Order: sequence, then C-alpha cells, then structure tokens
Amino acid sequence: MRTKGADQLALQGQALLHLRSRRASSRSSLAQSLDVSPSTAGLHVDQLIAAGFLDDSGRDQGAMGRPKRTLALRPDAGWFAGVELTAERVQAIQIDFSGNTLSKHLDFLPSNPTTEDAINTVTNSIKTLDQSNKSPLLGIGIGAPGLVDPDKGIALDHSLIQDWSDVPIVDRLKKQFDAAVVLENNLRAVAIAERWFGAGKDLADYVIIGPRSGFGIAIVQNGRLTRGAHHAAGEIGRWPWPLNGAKNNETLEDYLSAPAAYRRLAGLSNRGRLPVDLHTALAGLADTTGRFWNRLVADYARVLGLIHLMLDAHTCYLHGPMTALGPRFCEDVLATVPDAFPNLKNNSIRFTPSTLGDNAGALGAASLAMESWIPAPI
Amino acid sequence: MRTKGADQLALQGQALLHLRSRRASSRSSLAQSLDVSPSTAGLHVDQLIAAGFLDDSGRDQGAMGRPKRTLALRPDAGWFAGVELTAERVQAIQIDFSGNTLSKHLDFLPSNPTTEDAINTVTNSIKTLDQSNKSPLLGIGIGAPGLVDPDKGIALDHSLIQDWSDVPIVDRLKKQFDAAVVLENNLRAVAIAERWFGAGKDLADYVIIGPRSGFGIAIVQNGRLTRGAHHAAGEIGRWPWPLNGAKNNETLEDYLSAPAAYRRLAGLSNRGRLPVDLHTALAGLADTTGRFWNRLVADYARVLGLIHLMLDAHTCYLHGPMTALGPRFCEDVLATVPDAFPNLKNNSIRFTPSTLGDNAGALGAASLAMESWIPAPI
DNA sequence: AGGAATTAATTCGATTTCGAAAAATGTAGC
DNA sequence: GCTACATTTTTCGAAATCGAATTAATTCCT
Repeated sequence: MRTKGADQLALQGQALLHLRSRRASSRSSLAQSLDVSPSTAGLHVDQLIAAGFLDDSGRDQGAMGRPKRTLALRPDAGWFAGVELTAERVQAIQIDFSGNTLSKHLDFLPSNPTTEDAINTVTNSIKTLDQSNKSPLLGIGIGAPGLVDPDKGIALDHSLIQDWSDVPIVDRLKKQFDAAVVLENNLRAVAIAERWFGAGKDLADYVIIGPRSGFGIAIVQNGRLTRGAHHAAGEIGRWPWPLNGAKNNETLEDYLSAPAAYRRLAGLSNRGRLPVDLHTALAGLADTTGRFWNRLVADYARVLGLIHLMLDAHTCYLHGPMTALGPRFCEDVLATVPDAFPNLKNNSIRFTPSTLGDNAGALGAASLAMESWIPAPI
Repeated sequence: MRTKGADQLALQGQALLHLRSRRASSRSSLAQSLDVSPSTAGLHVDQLIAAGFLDDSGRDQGAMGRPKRTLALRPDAGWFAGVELTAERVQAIQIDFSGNTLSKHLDFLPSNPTTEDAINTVTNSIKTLDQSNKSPLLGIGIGAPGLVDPDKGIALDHSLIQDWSDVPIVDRLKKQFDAAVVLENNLRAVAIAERWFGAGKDLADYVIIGPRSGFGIAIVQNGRLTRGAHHAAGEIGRWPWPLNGAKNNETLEDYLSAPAAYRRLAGLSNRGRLPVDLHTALAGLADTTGRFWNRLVADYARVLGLIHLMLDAHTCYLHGPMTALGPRFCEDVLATVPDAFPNLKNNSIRFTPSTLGDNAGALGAASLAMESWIPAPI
C-alpha cells in the first residue's frame, strides 16, 4: 500500500482516542462520533485491526437488530511513559495502549538539584519503566514545574532547580529514546489526567486547584487548556495576600500553599519546621476544628469565589497534598463561600477533592503522550 | 449542479472570512492558509466568483514570478446587521459583505423598559438599516446584556429590563427577517469586534475590560471566547470590594463601574446625581490629578494585576465610557500595578483603550453574523 | 531580444470520502 | 420454522480532494 496521508492517520488517531474514553463502541457509533460516513469509519477500523491496534471480536446485542461488533484497543500494541518532575522528586508511570496503568516508579532528587540532576533522573525513570515491558514505547509525556513552552518543547523557568531556564528537555529526551516526546506544565498535565481518568471526563470547563510548594491553577475552557500569551495563565499564587493591603510583599502562596496550610493548621510560625511527609502530616490534621481551621477555610473560600466569578468553571478539583485533609475541607470551603460572596448562589459552584491520587501529574503526562500519538505511516 | 455538501460550503465560508481579514490574497496563498491543495482552493474560488461573492481582477506582482490574481470580496454581495442592546439604548450598524460600515442607527429605550420595548426597538432599528440598501440582508447579530445562551439563541437574564428572562430573541427575530440570527453577550461581541476591526487582530489571548453600568470582562483564549459552564465567565463585577472585608455587600462594580468612577472622580457620594451623557462628563475629568484620581487608578491597577496573573492575556483593552478618560488613564494604571504587585514585571502587561468607539458592541454583533454566515446551497 | 529563473494557476489521473443501497445478523411474533 | 422488523456492516458508483506535472505570466540576466 502507498504511504497514507496525514489526514487519514490523524483520523485513525482520533478513532483510537475515542475508543479509549468510551466503553464499547462499534464502527457505526464511531462514524457518528467522528462525523464521518459509516463506510469511511469501517475502512479505517479495518486498517487499525490489520495493523494490530484494535480488536473487534466482541459483540453487543442491543434491543433489536444486528449486534455491534464492539471495538477494543489491544493493550499490547505499545505503551506510553508519563513523568512528573518537581524540584523534590520524579514520578513516572507506564500506561498500556488502552490506558491502563502497568507500573509506577518514584525517584527523589538531591536537595538543591541541578538541571542535569533533573534530566538524568527523568531519563533513568523512563528506562526503569521500560525494563518491565516487551511492547514498544510509543510516546513520552513530561510534566515539568514552572513555565513551559509545549510547542517548542522547552522548559522556560523554575526557581527551585538550578539553572532551570530554557531547558530543551524534549530534544534531550528524543536523543535518548526512539519515541515522540511531549511537554506540558505539571499542573496542566493534571488537568489532562482529570479528563481521561478522573471525574472531569465529560466536562469542557473546569479548573484544577493544585496547592503544593506553590499555588497555581490549571484552567480548561471549551475543552482546551488555557495557557495564556506567555504560558503563565493560572499563576494566582503570586496574587498579593491579603488581597487588599498585603504586608512585606506577601502573596497568596505564603498563606495557601500546602506547607503554609500545614503551618497554619498546626499553629506554627512562617518558619516552622516542615515534616518530611507533608501529605501524612496534613492527614493527621484532617479532623481539626477551631480558629486555625476556620481561617484557612475562609481564605480558600475567598479564592474559590473569585475564581468562580472569573471563570465560571463547572467544577474546581483540589489536587495535591491538601486532599489529605479529606472531603470535609472542600465541603467546609463551599459552605463558607457565601460569607464573602453574599449575593452568590453557591449551588452552581462545585469544589471537590480529585479522585486521582498522587500520580495525577505523571498520569496526565502519559495521557498527553497518548493524546498526541498517531499511527506511523505504512 | 448538484446541491453542494456542507463541508464545501463551510470551506467557502472560511475562505471568505480569511479574505476579510487579510489585505490581498490569491488562490495559492488561500490554499496555504486554509490548508487545502492549490487545486481545491482554485476550484472554490472560481465557484465563489461565479456566485458573485468574489472578484479576482486585481493583480499583485511580487519580486519575481507570475503575479497573483488578488481576490477581493464584492461589497454589494449582501450586508449584515449588528445590534447592541442595553437597558438604555439600541445601537445598530450595517456592514457590507466586505466588512465596511455602511450606516449606523441609534435608538433609546424608555426608562424602565419592558422586554417587548427592547425587542420592538431592535426590530425597528434593523428595518431602518434595511431601507438604505438594495443588496440582500444575509445575517443579523445581536449583542444582549446579561447572561445569554448563544447556542439556543436565548437571552437568559438581565435585571435592568422588565421580564428579561429566557427570552427566545433569535426565534423572535427569525420570524421577522429572512436571515440567520446569532446571539452573544454584548461585551463578548465587543471582543469579536476587537478581533476583526481593532488592534487585537492577530491575538489569540486577550481580554476586554468593559466598565459600563456594571463591570464585566470578556475573555478570549486560544482565539476563542471563554463563556464558562453557565455562560457567566468574566462576571468579576460581583467580586466583593474591597477584596478583603467588603462592607454592606459592596462589590467591585460599586467602585469601578463607569458611574461609580465618575462619582469618585467628581467627589460625589454613592447617590450623587449622574450626568445624562456619562461619556462627555468623564472626558471632562480626563486631566484630573489628585487623591480621587489616584485612588481610582490604584483600584483599576489591582484588578488589572489580578486578571493578568490569572489569565496571562497578551493585552487588556479598555472599552466603554471610561475610554473618555484618555490614554493617560491606562498609562497611570499600568504604572501603578507594581505598587500592589511588587514582584510582577509589568513589561508583560498591556492595558490600552480600544481604538474602536462607541459602536464596538454593534460592530462585534455584526462581525458574529459575518463569521457564522456560509453561502447558500445552489 | 532571448533564455533562465521564479512564482501562480490549472490540469488530470489517483486517492479518499461520501451516500444510498444492499447484505448481514440478530429479535419478535405467529 | 417462517416472516417482518430493526440495526449494523459492507458494497459500490459518485463526488470531492489531493498531488505532481504542466502551463502561464512575469522578472532577471546576458
């Protein structure tokens, strides 16, 4: 056969993406979803089966009529690597062709890490994932902290890794691995994980609130990530705090980041010593009541209300260590919103801890690799 | 010829849109821009010429080679109506097929208007525009205040017009006119006007700040309007103000709307009498200096900084009566941003009065009609 | 003036997609 | 078992698009 055109391959990629998200699908329902004729859908499905990506052995008998030949992705067709890099650690995940998690890997960076430390650890973690699999590596997704330029594949800036500035991380990894490499900001990668594996599956407009050592949000509007003109959308951790009359250049993340929240709940000072495992430490404070808890909740309620009025998201998902505080935290925050926003009907606001765990960033990075992959020309 | 398929007509519509935005274009450059082959582009251009929408008589000789046959829209092929409705008045504009303004019309609503008042005035204003033209009316765009559902063509809610709730304004107008009707929120229509006729021509990420009797922003990200999950994105006029510790449920629009700004600059109380022509009155205060001016500027700077960190827009455009304060207002606001955001490099923020005048809403509504129009099947 | 170089537009056979009809594969009722 | 019906899948001629080659229109160079 002649080499196939780019359009056809993109269509086949779309078909595979659709099959990953929907339970059971057939040639006819695929045709409807992708807005192509039944004949075209059938043709491409046959090609994907011949290429080993799909299996149509399943049957789905509806109420009447000829049963569907249900299409299933063949998990062994290949796998994707997802890596989330932060200044502290590297989390890697391996998902198979149908999106199931195969294995995970966790590595820690040395304190005050250099750019080479970071890249080497990322490289090694992918190699570790590779050892456990026979099928081919199809793509690598990287979630990196700070500002990133996904189009150019360059990590632009992050203060907590030495010399982490204009790092051409995609090119560096392409030299090491025979696979496509995609890059995204780690919190925005979480937003993609929420789309594929979380509760935000069918949402077009949602927000990820991801307090960690800093405080940022990832915004999805019209089903697409909002990046902004300089890749810096969602950097509200740099809002002054309190919003009117901040002292000493203090910002929102000095009050609402995960370490700050821990110190406030534990009654420690700004310089108070942090526990090694912030997640567990916060979990220990989950059932707190009293002044400290209420003040933190009130601050979060204020931010949530401001975000809601600005963006009108369907749901805001809380991610990261703060989820250790349990669902009560989000419930209390929601209940407190009307205190600061009296004229706001809070029944349209949703704020809930993500059901995805600590791997959301790595999982999202892998999802991005999965999203951007298309079959190779024959 | 057989009736043409929807895809072809959409492609021809896209071609016309592209020709409206670019100066001179040829079959070959159109093929590149629309990502189709030269032969397909040529075919459709020929059809559009035959249908009377295009003219290829122009020539454009480059440095070398065969000269381009430049394509120009035929202004007489039809026209679009754009209407901006507010609780006070109805502004209508007529643009020809190539996007040039042909005529304008202004009508005032009675005080405390009803929904029927509003719809009748809109209808009459379009009929008035119609009288001055021989070519066919191709589409109508409506910019309506408050929440609107563009997909269903329903104006959902606005407090300043009696019974303005779930108004099926698109259906109402379709019964009166033989043309397609599109609906959008009026401030979001302004954002579209900025794309077609303003400085934001090539921007994918920008924000319209439109203080009027209320205070809202229109957000464009990835080249698309951000509407939110309930059509309520950008409603930051309902932010409490001051942001921490607002008294008496006061909101941002109580301080930063156009009437509020006038009162503050003029040293009047919250109930101070408003001038009939707010625009002119504000223009008279343009060269003010002193405490009142500085406080207003500081408040705007705070809002601008918060928007900037959240959305990372390339540019924020000021629209509406506040532009009467002149470019100095925006300049002063920009210069004041670092006072509240010390760690923010203000060289990446842009804030400038729109070059579009008072008709921006109507012009944007007409642009929306223009954007959504496609040739009729043959 | 004439030929080489350059860019635009068109031609035409091959490829891809469409769309309606036909075939396939089941259930429901008698 | 047989017929009617419902639904999915495949078939096949028509329509649309592509892509490489050809033709067209101009400038540059000698």
